[in-house]
Amino acid sequence: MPDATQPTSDTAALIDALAQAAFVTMGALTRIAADNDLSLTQLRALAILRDRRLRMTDLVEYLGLEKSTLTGLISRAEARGLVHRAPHPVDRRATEVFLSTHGHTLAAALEAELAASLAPVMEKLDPAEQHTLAHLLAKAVATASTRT
Amino acid sequence: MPDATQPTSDTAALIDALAQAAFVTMGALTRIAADNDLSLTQLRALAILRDRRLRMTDLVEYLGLEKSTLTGLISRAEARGLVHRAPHPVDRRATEVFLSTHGHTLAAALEAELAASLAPVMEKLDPAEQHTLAHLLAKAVATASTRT
DNA sequence: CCTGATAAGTTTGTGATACGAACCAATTTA
DNA sequence: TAAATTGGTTCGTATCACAAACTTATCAGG
Repeated sequence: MPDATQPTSDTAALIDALAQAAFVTMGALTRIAADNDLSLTQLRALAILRDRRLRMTDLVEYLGLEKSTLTGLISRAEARGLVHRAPHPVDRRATEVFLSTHGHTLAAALEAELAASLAPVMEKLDPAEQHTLAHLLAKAVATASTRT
Repeated sequence: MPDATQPTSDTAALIDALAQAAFVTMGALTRIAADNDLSLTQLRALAILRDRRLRMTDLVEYLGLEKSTLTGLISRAEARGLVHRAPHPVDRRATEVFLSTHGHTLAAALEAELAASLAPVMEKLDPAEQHTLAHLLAKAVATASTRT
């Protein structure tokens, strides 16, 4: 609100489009999660941990949750054999979390389900457009820190 | 995932990019929701209803939830004055849901917060790229039926 | 070295989510 | 018009998510 109109109206349109896309994706993900006896949040955690090994605090940042919430979430996931906890090599206060073999397997299956679910959406774009879209999304999201 | 499924392998990359973008957006949305004393799901419902008047069943489809879950969700939102319920004009079994004035106001505020939160992400693309991305996302998501 | 001040995680308690199963009422099918 | 089917709600149970209080560690400053 301090600086107005700075974001070209294109930015507003982009935010809206991105939100719409995210909402559609969330709908699909919510269904997929439920089908696999997971909550959307748990699915998100698995996806995020798929190519990362994070400290609890960092995962909290990715998910947008409170620390206390994550404790229970990870405890349940660990009890189900989806993730492991390990003490941080340097900071003895910290705990690192990462996927188990089982977790990786499940994550891969979930991705396949998502791909199947979003196929009808993707088909609306020709190969060239798909390529461009993937490129732009990747560029925008690369190490994106949204913070507050 | 080197091998291609049915479509081009670009599709896999696109699914991944879209998922990444959705995860980043969800992180921001989760924080925004919590800051406004809403759950992510409730925020999603508000956003979806912003430009639509839907029957419970249709909203269930958008959100990817079970009907019984939505009943409670909408009841609480209604109790807070965010949405209204009204009998469907034709089908007497059905109930339509739509935002109240208060709900619209809140939804607008939430969008502003999202825009602020995603600004750093958007800034990684130049205006032309932003325009292209918005266009492609809009095209892909237009009346998207993800279904299972 | 100590002594706060901070940071990382966990525990606890409470309300909100989300599912499935059972149920009622209205609509559709046969 | 009887038999499905559909649209929503209610109920019971497990998970989710927050805030507040607490335990260890790490980090400053003197």
